[in-house]
Amino acid sequence: MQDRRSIAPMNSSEGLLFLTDDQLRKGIEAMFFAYRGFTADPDRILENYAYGRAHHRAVHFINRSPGTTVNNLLDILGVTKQSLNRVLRALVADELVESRVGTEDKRERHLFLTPKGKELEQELSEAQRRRMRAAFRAAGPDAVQGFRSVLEQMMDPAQRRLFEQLTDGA
Amino acid sequence: MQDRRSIAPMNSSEGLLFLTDDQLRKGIEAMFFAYRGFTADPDRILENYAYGRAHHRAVHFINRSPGTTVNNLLDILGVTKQSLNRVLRALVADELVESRVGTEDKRERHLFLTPKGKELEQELSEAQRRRMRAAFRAAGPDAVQGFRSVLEQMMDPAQRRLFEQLTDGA
DNA sequence: TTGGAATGTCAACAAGACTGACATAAAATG
DNA sequence: CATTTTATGTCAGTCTTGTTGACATTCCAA
Repeated sequence: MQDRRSIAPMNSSEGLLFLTDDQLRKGIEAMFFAYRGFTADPDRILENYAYGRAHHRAVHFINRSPGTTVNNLLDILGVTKQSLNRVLRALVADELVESRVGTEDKRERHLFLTPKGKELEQELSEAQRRRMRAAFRAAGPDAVQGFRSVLEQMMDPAQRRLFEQLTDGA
Repeated sequence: MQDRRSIAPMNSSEGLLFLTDDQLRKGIEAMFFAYRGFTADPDRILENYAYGRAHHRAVHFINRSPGTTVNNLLDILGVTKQSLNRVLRALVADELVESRVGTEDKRERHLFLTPKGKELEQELSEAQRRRMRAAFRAAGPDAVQGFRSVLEQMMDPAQRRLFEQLTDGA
């Protein structure tokens, strides 16, 4: 049909070498090690507050979508409501998060960061952004584009929709 | 000094737009959602065996470096030896891993996968590769290059050395 | 109005991190 | 050569953060 070289180069020479098991394994191990770096800085900060990664995630996404409901947050975080509840209870008790009963539907709780909560969120996300910024800068804009593209393809479709909603919405 | 356009484009127009806080946040959230996808398939399989992610990691890296010592594995996994020990004990008891006392240094234990262990490793890594392959294929070779590049920059230097050793050595 | 669905809370349990105490083997030091 | 120190790995107990189960409250639909 075609003989343009965009289709021609075959499996053997160079065309699909990036899909070999060896390359895939490298990608897998890169994800493993990089994720450790990704969480390292916030983890260190959280130790000072006796909080964990779960608290970080809650604070992050409440900050992203102020007034979100518990149920909403559950979809994003992918944990059980009981698990999230323990985390929220601590954050509310420590006055980092405010939980307001819904006016429309009184079963719902709407979540907001207090000034104190925003402060912690800033400290955590700034540390995480610093590392991401250094990585982006060192790799360059094209690499960042590819990075984002592969990550999006790796998500479950439902997760991906949530991810896109987040970045569209706000 | 220079007036080549590779240096010229400035902050405002298009030069460093990929380093805005908004782009960094997107990268952070992409890592979060993608890592969930990354672990989803193995997690599902592991449920059938009453194992967890910790067992998967151990099996993966023992397969990568047969005969490695416990201490070696600790560096790679970044957990305490006590934590790893619990996992290894289960794997040895179930005859997925063989632990041989060192001949040179009898304090060391050298770790190997049994045939049964290799079988599980194959099942897990194949599932994980399948997803990675689909993501790589959809994103294309240039994106994969960028993906790998950003992930490497995100690692702690010590972790990065281990990562590179792994892919060089074997 | 009454029964079911949705939302969130409380309690108990499991996996997998952690620290501390210890046994054994090797290495260093007197 | 004896003894102390260091390295490797194991056992026990605790904490964080997941899980399931039972339940109260609110809303909605029959």
